[in-house]
Amino acid sequence: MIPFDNHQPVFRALADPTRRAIIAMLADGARPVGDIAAEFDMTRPAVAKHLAILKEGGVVTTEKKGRERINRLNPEALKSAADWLRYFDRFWDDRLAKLKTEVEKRK
Amino acid sequence: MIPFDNHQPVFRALADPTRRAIIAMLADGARPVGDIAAEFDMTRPAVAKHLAILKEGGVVTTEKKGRERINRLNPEALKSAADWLRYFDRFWDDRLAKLKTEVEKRK
DNA sequence: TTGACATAACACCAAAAGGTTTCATATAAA
DNA sequence: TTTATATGAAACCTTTTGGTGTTATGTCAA
Repeated sequence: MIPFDNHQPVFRALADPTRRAIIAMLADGARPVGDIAAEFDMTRPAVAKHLAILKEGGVVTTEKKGRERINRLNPEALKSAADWLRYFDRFWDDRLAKLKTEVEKRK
Repeated sequence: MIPFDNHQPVFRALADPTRRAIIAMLADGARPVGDIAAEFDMTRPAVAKHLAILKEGGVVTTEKKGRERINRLNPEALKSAADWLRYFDRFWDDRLAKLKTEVEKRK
């Protein structure tokens, strides 16, 4: 089965180191934007933009709470990326794949 | 354990849909650049650039064979990205567990 | 040896990404 | 009500990204 690619938003979300750091950070608990931004050497609007991209990928959800917006990790979205990668698990230790490559080489 | 991030090259490699398609393609066997490029609606130099980025991520290796360069998938590199993601599987499972307990309580 | 072929290696361009500053708005607190 | 706080949103800038076309080089084949 060929892994069909509707994963652009989540892989895009994962492509930036700041966003991966935010993901790791939110794994310890949901936090508002300003709180997250305080941990990085960049302005709050910059972090807000990263959060917007994480939301597009479904990796983060936001809940309005008073004047704050609580950002919460949604691990299910990461699972979809992990599933795409998991398709290639079979090649990590698959003799058949190696054989295929050998045959291809000989052409 | 916090997942330390030395994964930029591989996540960058995964960020583009063309590159993910190339990965899926090479899972069926190693192929030269021109051969790969023929499957896409873009020029060969463009595909060659994508391959260069895949190589930087360690996802693809190249072997010179006559006037061809055979590009081969290196699934181990994908494993490192999958491992980073797998760290968060735990939270997905935890949430499921919590939900289950909630449902149990309500019975 | 000459010509065709597979690829690398530019130089170049438009659009997207990642950042900034500034301003507006909603809520909390005095 | 007035003031401070948390955020969103817009305008703007620079670098990176993803593409192009062109040229150069090494290898196979007639």
